[in-house]
Order: sequence, then C-alpha cells, then structure tokens
Amino acid sequence: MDERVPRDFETLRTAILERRASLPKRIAQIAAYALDNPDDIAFGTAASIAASAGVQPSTLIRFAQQLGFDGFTSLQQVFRERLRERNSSYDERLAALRAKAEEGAGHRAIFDGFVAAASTSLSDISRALNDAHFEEAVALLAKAETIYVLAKRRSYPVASYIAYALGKLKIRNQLVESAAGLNAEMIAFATPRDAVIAISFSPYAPATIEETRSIAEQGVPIVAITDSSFSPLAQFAKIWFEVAEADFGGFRSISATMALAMALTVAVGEKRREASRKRKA
Amino acid sequence: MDERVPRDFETLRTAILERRASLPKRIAQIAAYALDNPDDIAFGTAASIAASAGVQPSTLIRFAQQLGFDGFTSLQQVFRERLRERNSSYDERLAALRAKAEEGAGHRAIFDGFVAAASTSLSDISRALNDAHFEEAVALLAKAETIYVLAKRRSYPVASYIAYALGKLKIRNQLVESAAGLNAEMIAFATPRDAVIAISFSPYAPATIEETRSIAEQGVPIVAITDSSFSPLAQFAKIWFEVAEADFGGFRSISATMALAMALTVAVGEKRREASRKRKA
DNA sequence: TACAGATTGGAATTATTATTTCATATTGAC
DNA sequence: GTCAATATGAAATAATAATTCCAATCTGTA
Repeated sequence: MDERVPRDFETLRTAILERRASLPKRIAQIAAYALDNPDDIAFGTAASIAASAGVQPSTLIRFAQQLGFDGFTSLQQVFRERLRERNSSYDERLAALRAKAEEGAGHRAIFDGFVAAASTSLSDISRALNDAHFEEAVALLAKAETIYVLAKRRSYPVASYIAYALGKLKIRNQLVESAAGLNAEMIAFATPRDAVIAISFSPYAPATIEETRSIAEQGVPIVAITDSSFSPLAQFAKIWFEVAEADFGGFRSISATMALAMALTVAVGEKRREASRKRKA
Repeated sequence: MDERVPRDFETLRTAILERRASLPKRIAQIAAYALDNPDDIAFGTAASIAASAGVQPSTLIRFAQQLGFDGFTSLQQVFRERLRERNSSYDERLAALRAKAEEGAGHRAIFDGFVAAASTSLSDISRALNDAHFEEAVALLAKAETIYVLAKRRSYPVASYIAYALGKLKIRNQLVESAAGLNAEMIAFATPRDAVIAISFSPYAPATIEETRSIAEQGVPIVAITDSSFSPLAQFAKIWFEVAEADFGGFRSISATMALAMALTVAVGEKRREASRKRKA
C-alpha cells in the first residue's frame, strides 16, 4: 500500500496503458472500458459498470487493486476528480496561488491571483449566462426612454462604466449617485417607460436595495446584476443575472460583471440602431 | 409522482427559484447551497452534503421531495447529468465564441466578444507584466502618506475601484474627481511624501494629463497605468505600466487594467502590514 | 397564553452497494 | 495429459448510505 498510486487521471491513464499488454483478459476488458467511458466510471455503481463492461463486479475490484488502489471506491475517486477539474482547473490554480500568496511568495503572486480570479469569473459567466435572459434584458433596455443606473460601493465602478458607455452611444441615462443625497428625488422622475440597471453584491448596500424597491414600486422595469438568486435585488427585478465572481485575498473580481455590463450596453446600442433602421425602411 | 419533476438542471434551477420565497428556513438553506455548489451535490453523499450545508440529511431528502423527486438519489441524478453534459474545455469554447462573435451572430455574440476580449487582455498582461516594476510601484505607494488617484472617462471606473479598495484597507487616499471643479486645489495639497496613481488611455483626457503634469512638478512621485510608452503620462511617471487591452466593437476591455489595479492596491496593503509588523519586532 | 400545524433534529431502520470468499474454470509449463 | 498457478464467476457478507419515524421545537393565530 506504500506504492505510488495514481492520484490524477492522466497518471492513471498512463499506468493502464503501460500494463495493458500484461493484463488478463477480463481485466483488460474493464481497462479498455474505463478509458473509453470514463464518465460511466465516475457515476456508476460497481454493479452497473461491471454489467456495462460485461464482467463481474469482483473483476472491477481486482482491476482497481492491480493498479494499487485498495478498492473500486478509491479508483472511482480519480474519475470523479477528473470531472470536477475539467470544470474548475482555474479554481485549482487559484487555490494554489492563494496558498502561495499566503506564505509570502512576493507580490507577483498577488497579481497572478487577481488575474486568475478574473479568468475564473469570466469562464464561469460565459458558461452560466442565459441567452434568453440576455435577449430580454437588451429588449427591455432598448425601448426605455431613460436608463437609470443604480449601484454603490464595490459595484459603483461598474455603474460609472455603464453610464460612460451609454453616453458614448448617445443613449439617455442617469447615474444615481449618492454624493449629493438627492437620489430619492432623482428616482421620483422615473416612469414605467424608463428602465433601470441595478447592481449589487453581498453584502448588499442598503441604499441600493431601498432605491431599487422604491423605483420598482413606481412600475419601472428593472434589470439586476447580482450574485445569487437569493439576492434581495432579484425579487424586484424583471430580469436578473447571477454573476459568481471569484475572490482573491478577500477582494472579489469584477471582471465578469464588467464584461456583462459592457455587453449589455453595446447590445442595447446595437438593438436601437436596428430599430431605427427598420423605421426608416 | 405524477407531477412534472425537473429532469434537467435548468428546469430544476428555475423550479427552486420559483419556490424560494415559500420554502422553510432549513430547506431554503439547502436550496441555496445546492445552487451555489452543484458539484458537491453531484459527488457527495447525503450525509456529507448535509454537513457542508449545515443541515440534517433528512432535510436534504425533504428538499428533494418538495421538488417532486422521490428522494435524494433522484435529485442527485440531475446534478450528475449536468456534469456529464459539460464537455468542451474552456479554451476550446473561447476560440469558438471568438469566431462566432466576429461573424456577428446576434446579441449573445456581443457578450461572447467581450468575454473573449477580456480573457485575451488578461492573458496578455499576465505575460507582459514586469515583476521588478510591480515591486517598485508597490514600494513607492506603500510609503506614501496619501495616495492620490487620478483618472477620467473610461478610466474613471478603475480609479473609483482603487479608491474603494484603498478605503477598505484603511489606506489614506484621495480620488481626484472632476465634478466640483476643485481639482487644482485638491492637487495643490499633495507633497513629495505622497504618491499618485494616474490612469489614462488613448485618447488621453486632457484634464488627466494636465493634472498629472502639475502634480509631478510638485515633486510627487507618480505611478502610471497607460497603453503605450509614448503616452504623455509616461514622461511624468516614476514607474509606468503598459497595458494592452483588446477591444470589441470599438469598446476596449478594462479587465486587465482592473486586475492590475486590484493587485497593486492589495499588494500595497500587504506591504504596509509587513512593514508595521517589522517595526513592532 | 394556549393551541394547532408546520418544521426540524437525530436516531433507528431499510436499502443499496462494495467487498470478500470460495468453488470452478482456464492457462501454461513440464 | 497432469499439475500448479492464475483467473473468473457467483453468491455471501460487510460496509455504507439513504430513508423513515418520532419526539422536540418553532411559528403563527385566536
């Protein structure tokens, strides 16, 4: 049991291929099956896998033992790990960087950590974004007279970017800032023909929630960008996007949120241009 | 058991979100956990998942039953299915969506384009960043009494993020905003014991350049984040970082700049803590 | 405050699944 | 062809995990 048991899928694969020639018939059979259908190994039971491969469960266990595992269960772990990693190779890199930064491996590690956090977040959102929701949000915002942009604290940079980009695209918008303390008055102008982009992440800034609630009560449709479907913003929103940002050193990335914000903005601009082209024709 | 039980993850997810408001506390707790950690549900046992989510195994089963499944096992199937279906790796997908975005396939393509631009920018900066420069910049900023943050327009969101993060880290800072038109006066307070982070990209906002020049003339050291060594900011700066952001649809990404900004900020915080620890010893 | 109904915790039970065992079959060496 | 070593099949057993059940607790209402 002291031998070097393969801990990751690639090593395991290599080990299997090396011995392939010297394996007895049924064991070879299961070995081939395992490499061809790794997902089945990950999720099946010993009995179901054995049946699919046309062998007895005990053979499956012998196969695992030959490779140095103490049973089918630990062999299966490797196949499960593989599935997990495929989805989260960045996560692992992040964890490694985090550890490195903790043990004080210079400031470069901090930079690498933030880059990795940003990449992870982008990859997550790219997978998670729902096309239909995005399309709906674009349609909703494109027909708004004025787009109100609502965010505080950590989300404020995103809001200010949206406001900047909307301005560039000549789309009327209003950034609801807290500086002057006139938010309530500003919000009061909004009508159901307008629309809101509200952005807030846990811990949700109370002011953002409050303002979102009050503007929602006026019947103004809301597109929310937030971090969980349990967010207080979600209940007020017509459409909401859930963005899971990775964090590093206690600071969460905002890359995914930014990418989504930029895409929304530009898509709204695009949609408006399409609409005006149609009107002319 | 005649009800329509969710058979795929998206349906399940929607079902959970719909009921969320009416779920009892512990059930809601496991619901939130399930949506946040779908991989754990796929691989764990009822007991291990329950423990991670902080509930009893029986609660987990009640949760599954409320959703129409006949037990935890069948709920788990849905989570496993989801993992199996996610096949292609992130890089492959990125290449694919970049291609699709180029040929302009609807609004989703816009989103994909921004994600691709952000990813490219991140990987570029990760390669290009000079460790020594980064280290110097951190050292310079760490010993400043007050850090002035200077940026307009497109770069302003970055500046506001830096100001937010510095504040969180209890590092004295001053965001030089243009609203009140008092920038000149604000800048006049800066001394050579302070430091500046200036951010500007082509076309450089004249105000940023002007303010940077004037603050440099007062002998305040400057760290610049800009897009080329020919940038007007570079001549004033003690240290500058060149960040090449990819663009999409005429809008440049700011993910790389953000990552650099966050890393700088957190590294400065780290360095200050190290320094104060040393002073105590 | 008392009560009914809903919710929860935790142990007991049941079910499923992995592993072991042993009898039988196969293989290769002499 | 015989023997020993190895491999295989099938059922028995052990381990593990899901589910059920019941008492305790909480929640909202009269």
